[in-house]
Amino acid sequence: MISLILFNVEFSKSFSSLLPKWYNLLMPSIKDVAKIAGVSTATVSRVLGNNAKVTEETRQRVMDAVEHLNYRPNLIARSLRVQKSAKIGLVVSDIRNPFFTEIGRAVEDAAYEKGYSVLMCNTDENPEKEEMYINLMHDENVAGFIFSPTQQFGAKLSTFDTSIPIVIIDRVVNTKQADMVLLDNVAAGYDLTNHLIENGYRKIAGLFGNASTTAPERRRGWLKALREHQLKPFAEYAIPPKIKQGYDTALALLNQSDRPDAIFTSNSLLTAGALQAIRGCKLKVPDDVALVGFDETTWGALVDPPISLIAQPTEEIGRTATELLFQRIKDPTRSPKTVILKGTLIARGSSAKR
Amino acid sequence: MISLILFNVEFSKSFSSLLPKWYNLLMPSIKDVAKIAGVSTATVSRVLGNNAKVTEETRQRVMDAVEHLNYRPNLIARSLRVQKSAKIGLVVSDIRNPFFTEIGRAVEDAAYEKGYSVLMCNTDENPEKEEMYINLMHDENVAGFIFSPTQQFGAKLSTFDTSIPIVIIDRVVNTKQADMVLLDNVAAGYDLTNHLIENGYRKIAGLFGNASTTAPERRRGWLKALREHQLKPFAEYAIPPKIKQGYDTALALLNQSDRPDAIFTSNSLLTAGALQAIRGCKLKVPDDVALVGFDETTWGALVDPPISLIAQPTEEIGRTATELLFQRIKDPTRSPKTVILKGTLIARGSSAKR
DNA sequence: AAACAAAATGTAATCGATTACACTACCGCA
DNA sequence: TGCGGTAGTGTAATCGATTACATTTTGTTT
Repeated sequence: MISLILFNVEFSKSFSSLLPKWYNLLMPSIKDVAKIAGVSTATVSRVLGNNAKVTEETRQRVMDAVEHLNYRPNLIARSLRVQKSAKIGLVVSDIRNPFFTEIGRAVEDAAYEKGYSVLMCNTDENPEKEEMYINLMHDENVAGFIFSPTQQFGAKLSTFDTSIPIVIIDRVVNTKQADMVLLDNVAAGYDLTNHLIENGYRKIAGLFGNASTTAPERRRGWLKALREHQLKPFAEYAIPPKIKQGYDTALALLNQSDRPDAIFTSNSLLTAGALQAIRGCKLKVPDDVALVGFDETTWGALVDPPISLIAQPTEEIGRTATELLFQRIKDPTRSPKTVILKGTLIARGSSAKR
Repeated sequence: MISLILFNVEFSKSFSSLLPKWYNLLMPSIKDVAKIAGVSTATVSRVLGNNAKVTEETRQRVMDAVEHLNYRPNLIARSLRVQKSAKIGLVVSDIRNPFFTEIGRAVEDAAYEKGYSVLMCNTDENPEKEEMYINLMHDENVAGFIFSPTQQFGAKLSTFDTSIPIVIIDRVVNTKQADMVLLDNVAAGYDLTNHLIENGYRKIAGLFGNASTTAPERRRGWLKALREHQLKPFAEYAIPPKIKQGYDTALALLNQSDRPDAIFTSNSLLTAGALQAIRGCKLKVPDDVALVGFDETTWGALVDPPISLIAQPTEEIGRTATELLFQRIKDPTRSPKTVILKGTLIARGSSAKR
């Protein structure tokens, strides 16, 4: 540290007084390295960019200088020059949704392995925020980003600039420009509903999110299974995918004189809300009402009875998305891929045979 | 879109063939705006930087050009010039820890309001990753960052470069360089333990994380309460703060011939693990063994019986940290503040009076 | 109308890297 | 010896903004 400060007197940089003086009284630049090593900045860059022809001897001199100065290349400057950065974006509705929490972590891990960092953005299913963040992705020169758009935004996504690689996750978007990683939601909804029916439930209500395309698809599977068994939907709601709304809606549902014998929820926040409501009504799961949903969470297996659900391979979704993104960053012309993964039915107590 | 493309023919930018051609065939620069508006780049900058003296008439001409070209200033270039960016970092151990999930969201919200974006980093309590990410904070020219360091790293933090504003959260660090936002952990541990004792529990085991400084402090409070009631710790473990370790340790604990009548856990991951173990042993909460912990989670209130815990004001912690950070960004010389917040005891079924 | 101050705008340096292009030095081969 | 080729290195333009300083325009006062 001390030696670094002493070195500063040699720095070529003029300390423009307009810059806050606390800022980088340190931070040697490539020029300083060049000076110390007795070479040109081009050579330093070549050594560090590991692409090029340099004598072993100069390489060593440069590396010594680098070490001596504790030099680190300025990513901003590099990014400005090459019009790219080692950053990817992750734009999702809410990182607190356990599904996205897991995705976020998987993406960060995969990015880390490639030396990339992750810009995290929560859109709250708000198209305005979505637009703002897409613009930010541009402005930050991200190499690409992973995006889970609302229905409304997805529709107009194709009218946006396509110069940045995008991978869409979780939700279908009608564009041929981007890769996608999706769950087979219709099948998942179908399987989950069939499971309920097989276990003797007949009056099945549905709580569906109204923001993404996943809910309608899961609903399609739900309807299909019901129809195949000559059952009618007992009731259904399209509501904001939040615990609060799940609670309110389920509460109203359960306070009717004619109650459903099972509640199908299209995501884990609604599941949590519904469970709160069931508890609030002092009803028993599954005797009074069964409950099923999506996404494995910390609590899904811990509540009593544990919740039956379709688990999504979150780790795999995150990884796949990141890998597709890197593929596309490498080769932006390769034709878009859609990867569809299968969910896993985890049957537990909340939907036990009646 | 079409008009934008047509405009490209006017761009002053020479399209260096070395850049991938798919990249920014669009993206007008400040020069293009200046040309269209018939002014110099300085004037454009002045209009957009809203700091300066410009005629209303020129302002309008520039704004028209901006709109016409769909111009957005290049943040990278700006960042290079002013040696700062509208980005802050968030460096925590694992975003999947519900505490940090909430913090992350609160920070992102607070940053968003100020027009900042958030770089998210997971360190996994790994000092090497921590160091790497601190360096990244430099390299990305973040305006500052919020950091929850491991014990080991916290110790040497003060030897690091102090040119970037830092706010430490959740964990104590022995430095006078940074602001901190902390919970009164000793009091929290004390209160939680007292609550157990008051409700009739005597053989209280402790499961503590071994990565951060919070666990030892909560343990201090635990010990203090025990001592005041002439109780001895029934057993205690310092383990990695993960569900798996919580499960394993609790399982071993419960399989002993002499079981504790209560388990005190120092964070929600350990709580979840312990609960799994209790379930695995087919024991009843709280009749066979009580369970208490930290951090309100989605599931804490949903399991049966619901978990008694100390809730941290996560929203407030995140907000306060971000605000302190912005204060320090504005005035890097102001002397560091430490904000200590109180947790709230939420007594529920898992520690009911016996 | 002249003189000067104040306001508006332009010119060009700068931030820190990358890289096309130019140049030198040296080698091998005719 | 002379010539072409190649490997190693340096020079300088460039990325897109900001801003000190220079210059021009405008307005005010006598």
